[in-house]
Amino acid sequence: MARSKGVTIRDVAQRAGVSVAAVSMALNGTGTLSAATRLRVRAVAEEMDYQADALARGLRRSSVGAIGLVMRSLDSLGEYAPRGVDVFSRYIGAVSAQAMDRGLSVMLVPDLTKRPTPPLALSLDGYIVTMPHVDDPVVELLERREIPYVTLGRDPDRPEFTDWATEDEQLSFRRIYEHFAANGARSIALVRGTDPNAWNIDSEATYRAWCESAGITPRVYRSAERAGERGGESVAHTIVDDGVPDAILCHTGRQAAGVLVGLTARGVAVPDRTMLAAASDSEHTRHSRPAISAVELHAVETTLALLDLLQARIAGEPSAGPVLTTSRFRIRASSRRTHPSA
Amino acid sequence: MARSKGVTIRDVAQRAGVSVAAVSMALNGTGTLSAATRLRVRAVAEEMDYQADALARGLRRSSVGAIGLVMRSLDSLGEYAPRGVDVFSRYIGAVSAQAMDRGLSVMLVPDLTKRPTPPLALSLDGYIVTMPHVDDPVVELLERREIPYVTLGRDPDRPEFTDWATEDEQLSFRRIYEHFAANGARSIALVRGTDPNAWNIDSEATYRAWCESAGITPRVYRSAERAGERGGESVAHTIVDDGVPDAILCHTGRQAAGVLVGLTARGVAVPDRTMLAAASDSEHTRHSRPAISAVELHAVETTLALLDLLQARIAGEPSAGPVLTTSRFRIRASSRRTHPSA
DNA sequence: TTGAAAGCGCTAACAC
DNA sequence: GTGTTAGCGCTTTCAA
Repeated sequence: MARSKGVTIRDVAQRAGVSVAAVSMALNGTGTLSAATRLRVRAVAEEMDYQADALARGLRRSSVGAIGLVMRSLDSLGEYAPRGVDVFSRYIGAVSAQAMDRGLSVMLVPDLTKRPTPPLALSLDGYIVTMPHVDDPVVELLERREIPYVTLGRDPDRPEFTDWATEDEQLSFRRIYEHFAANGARSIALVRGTDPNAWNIDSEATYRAWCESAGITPRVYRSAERAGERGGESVAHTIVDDGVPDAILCHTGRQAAGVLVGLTARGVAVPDRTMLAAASDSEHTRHSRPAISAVELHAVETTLALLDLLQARIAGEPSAGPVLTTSRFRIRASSRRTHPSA
Repeated sequence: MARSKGVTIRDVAQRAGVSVAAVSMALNGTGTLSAATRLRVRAVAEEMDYQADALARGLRRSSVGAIGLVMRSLDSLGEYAPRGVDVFSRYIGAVSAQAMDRGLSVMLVPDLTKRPTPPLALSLDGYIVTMPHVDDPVVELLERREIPYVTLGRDPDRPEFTDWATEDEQLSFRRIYEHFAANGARSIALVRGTDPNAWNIDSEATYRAWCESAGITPRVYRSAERAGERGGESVAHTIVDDGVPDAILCHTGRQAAGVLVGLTARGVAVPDRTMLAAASDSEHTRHSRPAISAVELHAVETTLALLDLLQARIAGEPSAGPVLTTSRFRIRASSRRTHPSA
């Protein structure tokens, strides 16, 4: 409340014997000041440990040096600290760390459209929106308020929007199918999530295209992201009932871990009877028995790209996106066969 | 930049046919307005989708509805997204989620004392500082700027400071020692970290006290937090060289996992030859072979307490701290013996 | 090259 | 009850 607001620009001006305008110019490198005053003012500011008030500055410049991060997957998960799922939180860490390197702070913001709107949310310089939905209200809001944003994963509604980056999931998916095929798989099932984001939509399309080219009949199963391992487990039963395929690819590590449990319960051996893989790595894939092959996401690279895009966007520069980064498919026991062609 | 700043208080005032002051009062429930105008103004504001500018408001009220989270352990780890360590990130998630429920946004702020200071850092309403150090410059800065803060883990320098919460680690530690003792341990070694925070200081004290009361000679080893599993591994060799104790307690899950690797390399069987446990759970403890007994931290409870304390502190109310929450010691294979007294 | 002054959007005294 | 007004700390014309 009645907090000591620290050294203000007036204090510096007074001490340096110049006007506040001069101080502002000196510190921001703007205007036409003599090198002498500029230096003197800077010295005084330094000495007084002056720090410009971000709020006041923001009020004038309408830019505060902070960006927002809104994780749509978490919003729809309904839980912000899911156990064993370190993907999101590592992502938060990665974004914060990278942003800090650029002098940007990161604010984690929940669904912006839910009232009351988090204070400051509308005052941030820009946003990183992860995995936007179809008809995403958050995107719609940012668009309407003309707040710059970039997305992790393309916006499924706007093919013309190019400020996004992602790990090249479609490439990874194809690699996995090929890996399965090389190990003798003739039938492959896909377990996807239900969030209507590009990740789910595009990978199903990739899957169907691949099936078509390989002459395989597609088998697509759905399990809500928030159902986690349980969802995977129950899907496993359905899959077994439908007839065990040669291989199963799950979108998330949690789903895959659940599927593994379900398969095991039904006496289906992995990888001998059917192979298993996940399109995103997590604690679950790394530590299931057998360990589950999975795509290791490299949050850092993608984050760097996103920050570049966002900063360009904020600066009003033309978009250089989209950016696709490559991730690594790590083969583990769940899809490793001693006899390549069974 | 030239962003459409949205609906301002003047727009609302004009439309409602009142002064800006009236609008401010109506929306904030302050002053003496007739119920009629208050309602009318609110209706108009609602209709126009008016949202007060957080910066302008903050400039006047010096409070922005956002708090900072500064994680000293991460600062000293030198890495903001360590792999497999979900404690921190789950903590970030927990804080964000809880804070959001209270209408607070959370900004992850790196070491505040490093220049350049993150914008907004000094304008936040308060701070949660996790695991402050001895002579912690961040604490010192907050103190000097009179910014309210609470800490996760006590401030080792200020016994009189009571605005902190923590899981009752000392209780957990004693439980572990008793568990070891009940399984026949006569000698127990402690592997602690090197960060000079309360967690390290107090647990060593607890250990020594317990040893004294049990008539056991203390054996304390140190491994820097940032050395992770490698550090634990190398400590294991030292421990073996010094003579294998009946049980080993490590502070972190990473250390414990490393120690396990080291012990195994030296042919020391766990839990048969020596038992092992960790004072904080992580992916490493859950999935080592054998799985390592560990204290499961309940971030949510502690976070709730911290937010209560912080909000009281911000409101200028007296401190209700410190708050100790209890965590659960989960016994896993690394300390489970078939013959209780070996 | 510098200073004075307007004003960003809001809150809170103080008039009326 | 309600309106007028003076700032919060800063940036940025515009004069001097």
